[in-house]
Amino acid sequence: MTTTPRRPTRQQAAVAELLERCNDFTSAQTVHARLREAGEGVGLATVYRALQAMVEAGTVDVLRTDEGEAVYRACSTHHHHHLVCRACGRTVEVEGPAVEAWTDRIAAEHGFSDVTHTLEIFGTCGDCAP
Amino acid sequence: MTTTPRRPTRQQAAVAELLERCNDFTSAQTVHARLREAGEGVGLATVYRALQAMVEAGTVDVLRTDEGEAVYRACSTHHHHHLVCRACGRTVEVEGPAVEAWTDRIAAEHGFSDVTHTLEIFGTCGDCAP
DNA sequence: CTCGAAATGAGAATCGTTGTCAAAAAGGCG
DNA sequence: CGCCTTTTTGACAACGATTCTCATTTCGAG
Repeated sequence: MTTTPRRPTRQQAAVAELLERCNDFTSAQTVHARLREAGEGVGLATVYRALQAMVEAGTVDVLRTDEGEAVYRACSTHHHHHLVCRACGRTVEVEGPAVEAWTDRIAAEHGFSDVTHTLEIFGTCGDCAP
Repeated sequence: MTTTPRRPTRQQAAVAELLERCNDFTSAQTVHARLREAGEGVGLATVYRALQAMVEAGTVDVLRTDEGEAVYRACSTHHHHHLVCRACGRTVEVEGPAVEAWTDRIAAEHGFSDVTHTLEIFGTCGDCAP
């Protein structure tokens, strides 16, 4: 991996800490707004840059909402998927070795190589259920 | 399901036909450009509206590229997933009853209900491999 | 054919995201 | 500690995809 390291700054730390504290997937815009409220002034462009860098470093996961907005979350670094409450946003990291194996097998059967996949599960969590 | 039916028009037919003929996931912008080239003048807004309607009707699948662009494809109506070549875009519909069961079980274990999921597999197909 | 409702198209508006560039801050060094 | 080079920052412009607006056109039931 040729991941060029970044020079540490107050702004990057602020973004990182906010993500650590907030366990839900959060948009760049929201991160920016929260930091502003907290008095931690950070430019919007800088928030985007910090998030990108963290994604490249593998310390943050990204996914896209149905509306196409990118949302970020501090995550463990090994391969995993997410179970997300569509009401409150609570997120659980889950693993599924069987699924990993299945995707690889299916891909191989069709002659595909260099396989990756995306898998997210959405539902209503116990606290939000009626 | 309260899917209000649409009034049939030349433009909608043109969009639908183009998607049928092209087996790959295609962006609204591309659909618009192709129709224009083919002399089938259709407004961009109309292309978006037609695609949305087809998605709601379940005759077209939509997913987001890494860049956040929505791409559409005419698909069978039953639940399935996609194996997509990241080089040429060739797409295969795949089914995985085991995966469906797994996602439901995992979600239930965590107290989640009303579960859905997204799963896409990416790889390099035989024709595009080195 | 006539009429009202629904669909279209051109362009403006919106929204998330990225690019620009001068000013500010970090690290190494004497 | 100051100096210098390099990187990062921030305000704002630019951008691309998508949606909205609204006058005009088309559909199809009567």
